[in-house]
Amino acid sequence: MQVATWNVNSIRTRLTHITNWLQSNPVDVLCLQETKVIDEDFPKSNFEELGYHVYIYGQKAYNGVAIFSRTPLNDISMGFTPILGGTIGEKFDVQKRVITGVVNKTRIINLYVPNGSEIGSEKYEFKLLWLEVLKDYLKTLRDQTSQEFCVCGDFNIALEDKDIYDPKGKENHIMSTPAERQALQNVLSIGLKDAFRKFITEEGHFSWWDYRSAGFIRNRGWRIDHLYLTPKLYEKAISCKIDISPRKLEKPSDHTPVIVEF
Amino acid sequence: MQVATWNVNSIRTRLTHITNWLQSNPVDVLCLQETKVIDEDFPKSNFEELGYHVYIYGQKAYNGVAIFSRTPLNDISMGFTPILGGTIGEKFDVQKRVITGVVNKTRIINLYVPNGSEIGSEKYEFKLLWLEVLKDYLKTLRDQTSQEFCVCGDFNIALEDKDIYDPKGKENHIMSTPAERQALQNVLSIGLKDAFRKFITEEGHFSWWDYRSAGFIRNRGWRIDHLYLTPKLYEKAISCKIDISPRKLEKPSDHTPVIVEF
DNA sequence: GTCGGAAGTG
DNA sequence: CACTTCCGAC
Repeated sequence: MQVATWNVNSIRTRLTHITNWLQSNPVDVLCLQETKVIDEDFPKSNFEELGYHVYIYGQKAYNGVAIFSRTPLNDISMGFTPILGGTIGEKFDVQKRVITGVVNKTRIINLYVPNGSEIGSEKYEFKLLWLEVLKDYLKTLRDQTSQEFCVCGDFNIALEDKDIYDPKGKENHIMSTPAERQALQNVLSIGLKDAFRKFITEEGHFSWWDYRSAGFIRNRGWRIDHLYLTPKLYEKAISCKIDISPRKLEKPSDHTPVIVEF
Repeated sequence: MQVATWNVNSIRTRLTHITNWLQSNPVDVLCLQETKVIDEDFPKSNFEELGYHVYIYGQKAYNGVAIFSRTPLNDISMGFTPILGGTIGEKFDVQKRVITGVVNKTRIINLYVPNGSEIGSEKYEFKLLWLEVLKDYLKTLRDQTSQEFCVCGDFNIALEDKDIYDPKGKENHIMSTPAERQALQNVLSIGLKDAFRKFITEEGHFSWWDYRSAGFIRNRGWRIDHLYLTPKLYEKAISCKIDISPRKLEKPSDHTPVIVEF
């Protein structure tokens, strides 16, 4: 089974990129972030025609996540609220960043972690808080079920220096501050391991390049799109790859897909 | 000598269209309207590299005119104020619609006549007033000098029924009302003749097609971009042509160039 | 309806 | 640099 994650930066603008990619890469599950469209306007049929069931959780202009799956998903839920209950959603589910569903006893959890804007800003604090809530969410979900998890998405965090093209120059940069890394490590402490690092340990592999200052052609990249697996699934993983080819197309997303097979 | 006029509807969006066109059509003078950019951001060097001297009179987002010339222009001025003096500019030069300069003893006057929006509206009245001021401007300029004039630009007026694809359906339409036609005839009465009509008298030749409802592919056009010449220059004119090819490109301006040779 | 630019976010 | 919405223009 293959699961891919891809921040597409607008499903509508990237429509042909995504359908073309799926035809060459008929993954079982595709998790998308930054769809940037309300559910009513989501171009579902384009993907249904390719044989996918489409699950969406979108909003106007910002954020928005979706899961496409060749077989129907079970136990679908959107946002933190269905799992955590209470009023947590009033603060955290206004932004549509979380969608989950189960296929083959494996729970797919698709995330779009807040970007954080600038260190110390309100958005930065929100990102750190959001990651705390995420840990609760994952822990609760894991305790409730005996499912294996594939937690994937755009984390907007490079966990290690080798995940950044110029770590020295990025020591106090958004997406690589100690606080962000610690917050993500704390999430992973519930029992999640990075599928990519099972196979590739060296530096210089990236999933995102800034549109600005020719980030891609100078390979000034970051590895911030991740697939994290619970132990049994991690053991079963047989490959994890970044496909940089969509980033080379005309009008690309700034992110490129990452695919795990298990 | 060849002089062309072209409402480009944003110099920045049309940059490659214009440079490509100039390479195939190395006219001596190109008059542009609706450049839609402040002078600071005008992409001058792209045209200087092609051997043109660039004279610009722009504003933010709307209007804006420019003249490119293979040889330097003399006696350049922008707006009505330098010629008419007084406070006329407070009302009329806020919108950047007039630029002029002299080459080979011929004065090029490049105009972007107000569109007029809807009949009877404030903008419609402004258009009619603007044309009265234009007449004063041209008369004053002509009395001051012994130059021949080439008065060109987007006039937003189709002078005759045969300049419209469907004159019957446009009897009370902006750009062809009797008042607009009369106002333009009044301007021309100072001694200006339509270069295009020296060569082509039949109907069905257009320089503008509405973006809406597939105006171009259905050839629902208007001839509203004109080159008017004073008598001696008119006698010397050897051709005047509309080049519809740029209108066929991807993301075209809604107008296409008109070229006179004398 | 179909453009273009502006402002805000990433 | 590239998205979005909003708005003005035509």
